[in-house]
Formats: sequence, structure tokens, C-alpha cells
Amino acid sequence: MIVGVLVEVTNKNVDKIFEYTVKEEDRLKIKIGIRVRVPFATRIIEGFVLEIKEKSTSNHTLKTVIEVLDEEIVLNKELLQLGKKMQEMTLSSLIYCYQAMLPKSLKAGGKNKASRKFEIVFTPLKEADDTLSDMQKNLLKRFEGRKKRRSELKDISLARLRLLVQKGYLKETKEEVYREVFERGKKEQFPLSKEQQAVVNAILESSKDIFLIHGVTGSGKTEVYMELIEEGLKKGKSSLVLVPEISLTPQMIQRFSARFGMRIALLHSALSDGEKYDEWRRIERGEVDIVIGTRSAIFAPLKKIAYIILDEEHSDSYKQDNNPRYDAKEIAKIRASYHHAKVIMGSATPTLESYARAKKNVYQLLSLPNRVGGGSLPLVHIIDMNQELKYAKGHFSKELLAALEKTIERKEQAILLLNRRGYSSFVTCKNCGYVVKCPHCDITLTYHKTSNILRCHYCGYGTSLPKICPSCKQEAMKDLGVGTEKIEEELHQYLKDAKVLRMDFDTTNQKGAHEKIISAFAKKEADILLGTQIVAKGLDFPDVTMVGVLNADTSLNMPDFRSSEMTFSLLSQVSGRSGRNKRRGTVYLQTYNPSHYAIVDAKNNDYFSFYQEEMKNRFLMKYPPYYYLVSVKILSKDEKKCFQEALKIKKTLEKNLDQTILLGPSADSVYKISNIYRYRILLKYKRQENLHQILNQLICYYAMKGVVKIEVDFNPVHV
DNA sequence: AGCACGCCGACT
DNA sequence: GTCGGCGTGCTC
Repeated sequence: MIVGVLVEVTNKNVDKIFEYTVKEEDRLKIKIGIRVRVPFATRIIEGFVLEIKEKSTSNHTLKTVIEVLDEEIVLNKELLQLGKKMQEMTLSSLIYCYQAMLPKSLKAGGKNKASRKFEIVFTPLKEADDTLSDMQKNLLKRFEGRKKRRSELKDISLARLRLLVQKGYLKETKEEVYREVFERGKKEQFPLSKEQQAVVNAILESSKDIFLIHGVTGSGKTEVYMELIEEGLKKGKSSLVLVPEISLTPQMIQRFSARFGMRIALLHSALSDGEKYDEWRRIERGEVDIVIGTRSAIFAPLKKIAYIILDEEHSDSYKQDNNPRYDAKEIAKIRASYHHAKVIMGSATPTLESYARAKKNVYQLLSLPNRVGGGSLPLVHIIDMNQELKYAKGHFSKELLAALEKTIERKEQAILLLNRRGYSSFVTCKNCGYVVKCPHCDITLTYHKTSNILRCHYCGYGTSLPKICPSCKQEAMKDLGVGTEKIEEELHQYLKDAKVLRMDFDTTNQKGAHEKIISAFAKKEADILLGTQIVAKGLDFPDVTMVGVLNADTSLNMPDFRSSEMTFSLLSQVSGRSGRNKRRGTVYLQTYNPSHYAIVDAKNNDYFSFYQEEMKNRFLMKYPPYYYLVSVKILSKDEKKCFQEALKIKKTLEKNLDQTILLGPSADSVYKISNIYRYRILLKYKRQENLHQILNQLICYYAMKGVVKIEVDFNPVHV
């Protein structure tokens, strides 16, 4: 018996199958998709068995498998197939693709092996009879003929239980148990609204297999998902639900567990390795019907899937930004076609790519334009900071301060967002809000402090920092950037009695800190919740009637073709936090660009208007969804070599790709990371037959030569 | 990716 | 005289 093994070594040149012989006593244990330990050059490593055959196809003298590591299959047929497709899509190595699908303890070479948890279990063997005391009879009654864990019989001493074991009434065994990863919510189920029911019906009746639900915040998308899942369950099928960041959606998990009980598994980064392993095993053994998780949960080994749901479809967390750079949305489509399942994507602010596909009827577009219970959307005020500048106190316009004061007087709560995306790297005029842009790319120039130069990260265009604003001729050019600490200080200064809770990266670092802040705010221990992006996401506080955004512009000025989209999405989301109850909420947006369409359309809650305007720009600038993008990064310790090699790569690409626009090489948005210089070439194309082949050649060439490292990212989310 | 083999500088 | 620098080459 010969086995073909894919080893855990992550180099493109070793990313192939190596053959080994198998010891007589191991042969029965060998299955495709399990892990084995093998000798490899001078060391011992692990790998996945991908082939079993009788004769070797190589002319090497084969070594022998040292040990079989699994009894149960780790990579099933579907995952094995999926990994290969992933490899083709991402040009990552196959071993990377397989490793990305598995929880740490099931990866090849994963440090902490099978972290199983065992517990003593008692199984009743026969009925109680009169030889037993009343006490013992009652104890046996509690079993109701079923086995019980030790932890379920905490009030009984072990000695007492073991006495019954001795007498032959109970059997004592050790069994693998699962760790509990969440608590059940209270049972509640709301009847669907007419709108929600219409969406459900449309999906059930449609012959399409990908759907986009465009639903405003609070329109009850979750209820729609649950209804569909229920429908799937009736046919004996399971469902997969992806969410951007699970720690932000405890309410959602509670609602799911309340409705569907314990046959739910949770997969997200906050779980321990042991917990992840347990959840994965439960799924694999068919003990759950519903999986809720973040990006990598897309690989959950469910057997018969009816629905794959991607909530908050616009979230950039669905794209992995390190090797393998896969997109969970694309994986969802592949898995869906394998299972004949339907993909449901939902968002209040869909990505332009998805919405455009829905418009073209590639996806079926469905909408939930109203809030459930008829709650009205908040009233949004745009505050023009150009006008306010003279009256503003610190970063607060007087209008925003007045609104905060009134909110606190009414004993209601407010959320304040400090938009920190694009922090400090761009230069703006303090007087008129003018921002220096690249003449070729419609992208904000990035300020490089060290060289005192403004540079475009797309095409490499550079210019010196103007002293005088080209727009208003004032000497007021400044780089922007404020922290939440500073804002908190200002709040204490201007609103002396206000109780403020701060939530940002610094205060939520520790495990559970995030939940603590949220629950404190929910208990009304503070009047104002101040934070970064994090406060915009999926939180429901009934007493929040006001939301303020201190700087709506920072994300707008990011050097990223998605900056308008991100701004619109963020402002729409944070606005949705206000007035979730009966009282109508108000929102204040402070901006230096009061007439920018991303801001105006967010104020009017007009997604379609935003979509149309943004599509015009994407068309003009040749960005998605009109063009596909590939980012090729060139990394090297040697600054000169990095650039030279980047030029060489560009020439090679130019020669081979006839239908692709090539931009760069230009310095990457972070030019140097831990002493490694980075250049980037951006590819734009509509169709290019040999693209994958050419790029793969490039990757293999540099994996061998090693003068520079290259990273290829298909459809990068941020450029 | 590791790890060994291999050929040139400053030290107990 | 050696210890060790990291270039390059291989891994069934």
C-alpha cells in the first residue's frame, strides 16, 4: 500500500504529493482525508492522506508512514474538492487552503492535539426493585431510562452512585463531552410581517440560487433567515449563517438558540481551541443543524445544506487578508452548488458588486424597505463644520453639544462615533476642507511625514505638501487625526455632568471587556457611549435616541476606491442605532463635505441614489464592479531590488496580459513593514484568459528564487 | 518553510 | 587554529 501525502510545509515548491509506504498494522487505519506523521528530509512532520494506491508513480525510494493520527476523517470529500478550487482561485498553496478550513487542533502540525474533554457518565442498566432503599429508588427514577453526566447529578455523592454501579443498576463510563459555548435565550417567536413573508415566499418559490436582501436597519432580516432555516429543517436539511463579528451579535445568537434549541454550533475567534474542536466535531458528526460563525465557518462540515446566509453582506471581514486570500462569498457559492443550496446575502448597504449583480438579475433582489413595527427612521441633520468652525468647542459644534445636553436632560442616551478610518494620513485645509487628490486616480493623496511629500498609492504620483490651500488660498493645510481620549476629555469639559463610556480598541482589548461596556450602557450607567467603528454595529439600545458622528469625513478621505462606499455604509449603520424603540431618533453628522453624495444620501437614507452616483465613478475610474482587480505586492528587505524587481514583473505582465490595465509599481500604502519594503502593481481587467496561469508562473518563479517575495490578491477589498 | 551542507571572517 | 556567518538546495 502506497499513500500520497500532502505535507504541512508551506512552500509552493513542496506543495505537491509525496509518496510513502505503510506498515502492515497501519493499513486498516488509512483513509483518504486523515492525518499521518511522516519523515520528511531530516525531520518528522505531519500531512494529509490524499491518495491511496498500490503502485508508486515516483522513482524515489519511499519512506514509511510513522503514525496514523486520526480515526475519523478530517477532510471529507467535499472539503478536499473545495480546497482544490480554492487553490485555483487564490493561487495559494493547497496545504494552506486545507489548513484554513480546519480548527487549529485538526490542522496538520497543529500544536495542541485532540483536546478532548471527558466526563464520567452513568447509564442505567435495570429498573429499581425492592432491595433498594427509597433514596436509591428515587435516584434511579431520575435517570428516566437515559444516561446522565456526572455534572447533571452534582447533588449526589460519587460514592452513592458507585454503590449502585457495584450492585449492577448503573454502568459507569467515561465519555467525550462538549463544552457549552453559549446560553439559551428566552423562547420567543414573532409572526412575520407581510413584507418579511413576501421575501420568504419569493425565495421559496424562486428557481434562482443566489439572493440579495436589501433591508434597512431594523427591518427584521434575522426573522427571514430563521423562517428559511426552519423550512430547511423540515426537509431534514441544515443551514450555515455567517456574520461579520460574532461578539457583536449576542442578541442574534440568543434569538437563534431560543428558536432552534441546542442543535446549533458556534464558530468564532473568541472560542478556545478546545471549544472550536468540540463545535467542529459536533457539526461533523451531524449533531447540529445550524452553524453560526465568522468567515472561516464557511468551511463547517455540515452534510446537507439548504441555506447559506451571509448577514451584513457588505462587511469586509468576509475576505481573508492573508494567505489563502479567499472570499467567503465565493466559497459560499461553490458550497451551495455542491449541496444544491441557496445563498442568501443581506445588507442595508450592499456592496456595489452585489447590488449590480442583483440589478442584472444574476442574483435575485429582494427588499425590506420598512422597519418592523412601523418604527420610523431617524431624522438626520448634517452639520457643516466649515460654517461651525468659529463657534465650535474643540471637536463639537454647538448644535451637537446642545443636542447632547437635551438628550441627557430627557434621561435618554446618546452614541457618539469617532470615525477613525484613514486616521491622520491625509492632509486637509482647516479653513475650507479641501483635500489634495491625485490628478490621475481620484484618490486622496497620502501624507508621508518623513519625506514631507503627498503621494498617490495607486499610480505613484507625488507632490510636495502645499503651504497654501489651492482652493481658498489660506495658509491652513493640516494633517488630521484625533483620539477618543481627547474627545472624552472635551466631553467632560463641555458637559460636566454627563457620564461617558468609552469603547475603542484600547478599552476592548481584554476578553469580555466589550460585553462589559455594552451591558453597563444598556443598564443606563452612562449617558453617552463614545467609540470608534465598533459602536456602529448591530447594537440595540432602546433608550438611545440620539447619535452623533464627530467626523463623517475621515473615511471619505481614505486612499481607497471604496472610501465613499465605506462612509455611506458606516453613516447608514450608525444612524440605524438611533430610535430603535417608539421614540423617533435623531442623528447629527459633522462634516466638512456637507454636499458629498455619500453624506447626503446617508442622511436621506437613499441607497439607490448613492448606488447610481458611485457607479458613475466606478465606471469612469475603471473600478469594480466594472473591472476586476488583482493586487500584486512585491516585498523585499532591499529597497532598490524591490523596486527593480517590481519593474521587471510589470514588464513581464505587460508582455503577457493583453487585455489588462497595469498600474504601478507604486509604494504600498504602508511602504515599509518591519524593515521590508513593499511595492504594488494593480491589475484591472474585464476578461483575461491566461491571467491565473501567468500569475501562477510568477509566484512559482519567485518562490524558488527568493530575491523578493510576492503576494497576489484577487479582488482585494481594500486597495 | 526548515535544516544541512558549504565555504570565508574575528575570536577563546 | 576553530566557531559561526547565512547562501543554496533538497525534501517521497
